[in-house]
This record gives sequence, structure tokens and C-alpha cells, in this order.
Amino acid sequence: MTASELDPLIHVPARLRIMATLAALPFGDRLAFTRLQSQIALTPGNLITHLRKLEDAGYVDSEKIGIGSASRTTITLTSQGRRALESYTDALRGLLDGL
Amino acid sequence: MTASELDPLIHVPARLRIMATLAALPFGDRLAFTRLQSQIALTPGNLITHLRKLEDAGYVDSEKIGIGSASRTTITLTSQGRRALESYTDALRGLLDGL
DNA sequence: TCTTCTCACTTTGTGATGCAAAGTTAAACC
DNA sequence: GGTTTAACTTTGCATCACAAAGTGAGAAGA
Repeated sequence: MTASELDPLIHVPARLRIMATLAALPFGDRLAFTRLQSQIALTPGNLITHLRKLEDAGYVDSEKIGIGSASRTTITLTSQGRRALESYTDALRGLLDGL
Repeated sequence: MTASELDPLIHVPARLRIMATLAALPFGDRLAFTRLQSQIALTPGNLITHLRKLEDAGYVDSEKIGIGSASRTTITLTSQGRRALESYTDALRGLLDGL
């Protein structure tokens, strides 16, 4: 019954998918915005807003190079984000054990 | 990566706690509104609105007897609700396996 | 070279949602 | 008979997730 410990920032399915996708990469690797978008099937508008929340929390880091159509944004999970995801999954596992 | 299968009705932590608490009861047993409220620490206003959503979905059944301060409302998980919770936990387990 | 197209995001708009505070109803107590 | 208490109910609001429309710049075509 540790549902109260579930980090609400990560709990939203769309953001959980973002975190999970980024966590699957080797440490330090960055994923392109457009690639992340197609992998988790979100509109760019939704993706960028979710990413901003995660970035504000320090869970991901995004970097944009270039401008206009030549621009490319890449995303990576911070170590803080990785820890937060681990806490979240631990909480989930604990919750499942209680059922 | 089955996050899209997570029933959003159950996914909300407060409602997940409600479902989990009711699921812990022997089949068919009913729990008093006030008892449920104190067990999961929700204001009565929040509890009733969450219960209504679960009831609209057919996941719980609530029954009120008496009126005014003498009234007592009891809640129970429907078999549909139990199945839905199982699907949800299965989806969660699948998701955790993918991490 | 001027216009249209495409790419890669961004911003804006909106309906739904979860939470908290205030309200209602009726029995019990003084 | 006025106040308190118990057990919900209703209302109000701030936030949020999603979708749709918008922006900026290079590429392609006339």
C-alpha cells in the first residue's frame, strides 16, 4: 500500500514511457526528439510538454543544436532521473506485492 | 512497454488504493464508507467522487441505507472490478519486466 | 530569385480531473 | 428547541494532458 510514494511526475503513462525508453539506452546516450516521438507515439506538442516537466524536475536533459528545420534536439536521462525511476519501480513492485 | 494498456480509471493512485483495499476483503464482503475513508486517508469529498467514477465503470457497488446522520454506505468490489484490477496488475507486472 | 514545401519543433486552447473547502441532512444530546 | 455530531454531498478551483494550429529556416521547384 505504498501508492502514496509513487512519484506523480513519473506516474503519468506518457512520461513513464519516456523515462522507460530513455532508461533502456546505454548510460549517457542521447535520443533524438523525433526518434523518441515515433517510438512512443506522441504528438510533438505532447512530447515537448512532458519533456519540459521532466526537465524541470531534473530527470532528463535536452539539448538543441541548430535552428529551424536544421535543428536537432536530443534527450538523455540524468542520473537523478535514473534514480527517480528506480525509486518509482521499487514502489510499484512493493505495491504489487501487497496485492 | 505496455503502458498504454494501463486502465486510466484504476491508474490514479487514490483509486488504486481504493481498489486494492476492497480487493483485500473476502469476496462479497462490504466495507463501510467511513472505514474505507480512514483506511486510505482521503477526505470524504474525494472519496465519494472517486467511488462514483468506479461505480460508473461498474468496478464497485455502493449501497446506502438510512438517511441523514444515521445513514451508512457500504462498498464492495464487483467481479468486473476484480477482473479489471487483475488486468491492471498484469499490465503493471509486464511493464516492470520490461525495465 | 521568389515561392512553396517540408522538417522539427512550439505555442495556444480546451475539456477533464483531482483535491479541498463549504454545505446538507437528520438524529442525538443538553 | 437549539446546538452538536455524524455521514456523506456539492461546489469551486487550479492543474493537466491532449490536440490543433502556428513558427522558423533550409530545400526544392518555377
